[in-house]
Amino acid sequence: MRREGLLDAAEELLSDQGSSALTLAAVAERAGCSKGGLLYHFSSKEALIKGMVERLIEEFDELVAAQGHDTYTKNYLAATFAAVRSGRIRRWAVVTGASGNPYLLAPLREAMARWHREGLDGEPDPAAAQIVRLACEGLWDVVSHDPGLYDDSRYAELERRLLDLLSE
Amino acid sequence: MRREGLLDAAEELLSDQGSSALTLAAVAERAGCSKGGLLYHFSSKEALIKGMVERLIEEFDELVAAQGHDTYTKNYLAATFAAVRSGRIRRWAVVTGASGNPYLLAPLREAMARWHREGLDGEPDPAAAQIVRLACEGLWDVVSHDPGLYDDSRYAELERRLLDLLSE
DNA sequence: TTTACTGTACCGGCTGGACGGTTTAGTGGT
DNA sequence: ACCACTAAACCGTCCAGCCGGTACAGTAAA
Repeated sequence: MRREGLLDAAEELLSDQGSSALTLAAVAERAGCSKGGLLYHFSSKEALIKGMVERLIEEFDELVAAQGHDTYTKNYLAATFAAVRSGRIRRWAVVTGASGNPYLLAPLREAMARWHREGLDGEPDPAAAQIVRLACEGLWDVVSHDPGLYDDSRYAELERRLLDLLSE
Repeated sequence: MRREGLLDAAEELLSDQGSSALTLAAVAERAGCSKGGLLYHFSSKEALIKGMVERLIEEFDELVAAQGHDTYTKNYLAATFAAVRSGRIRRWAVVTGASGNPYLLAPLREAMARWHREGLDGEPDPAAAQIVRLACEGLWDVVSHDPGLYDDSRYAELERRLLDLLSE
């Protein structure tokens, strides 16, 4: 699917060179196609960014749903660590791409509200769950800016401690 | 000081209208001065953004240093809640402004590495301190996107629980 | 105490270039 | 014949940075 390749190219461009490098010509070149080809799939730059945002949210929701724990927070925790450890941290990049138009950020705001509210009051210890979710959020942020901050053993300990918080 | 007013105007523009609204003309107009006047204080757009980033980091470091606790993490926690509760959450806005050039983000990356490393191994429970700092980071993020997510009592409980984590 | 000069703080019009988007003409697989 | 593009020219808009001014405060010799 060429569409996916174009979204990939746009994300790579964003994380390598920053949001001002996201031009239609650059995305097309990186994806190995022409500007016309890009505009065939995404009729405007806005549509391209919207596509990135939607894919990001969908993929993460799927990853959360694919975990097999008994609470949303535990699934969210596992999904976050899976994503962060895999190294494909496009969240930050996509967000910077969308930061030009508040309108494009709306789905992301909505998703974030959901991620931090969903099933919170049904958990054994809502405050602990809240802290764990916030720490996951922080991890996304920190790792995006400084990928080398934590090594595998740190990740493992961190995940264990966060899981402990949810079962005390 | 006109300089500060220009930085304020730039930040306001970023958080109200997104990063693409950050043009020299718009900043000047919002600050009530001319484009020439703006370029007198900041010789380029890059310099303006650099100014915002630097002020952000300095102010937060000062806020941390002004707290009177016995560990860095506790000071960091108190500073975060003070900033977040005051409603002046410019961090996200400034970052989106700088996201055009990776070069402009460098000081922020450096600061973030510092905030998440400083005195960590000297704390009674480094893993707990790490979690608290990550949760603070997450709080910045979440509150920037969804300011109405938490009310005062939630903040109070959250801060108490995070403080508890540091003294068990 | 007038004059001449210097530096600071600012104004606002202009321009060159980049970028988003359109169009047109054409290609190759199915 | 249609889909999924390619290639390239082109247009209008927007914006950063430049530049030639202006106003004013100090200062210091004559």
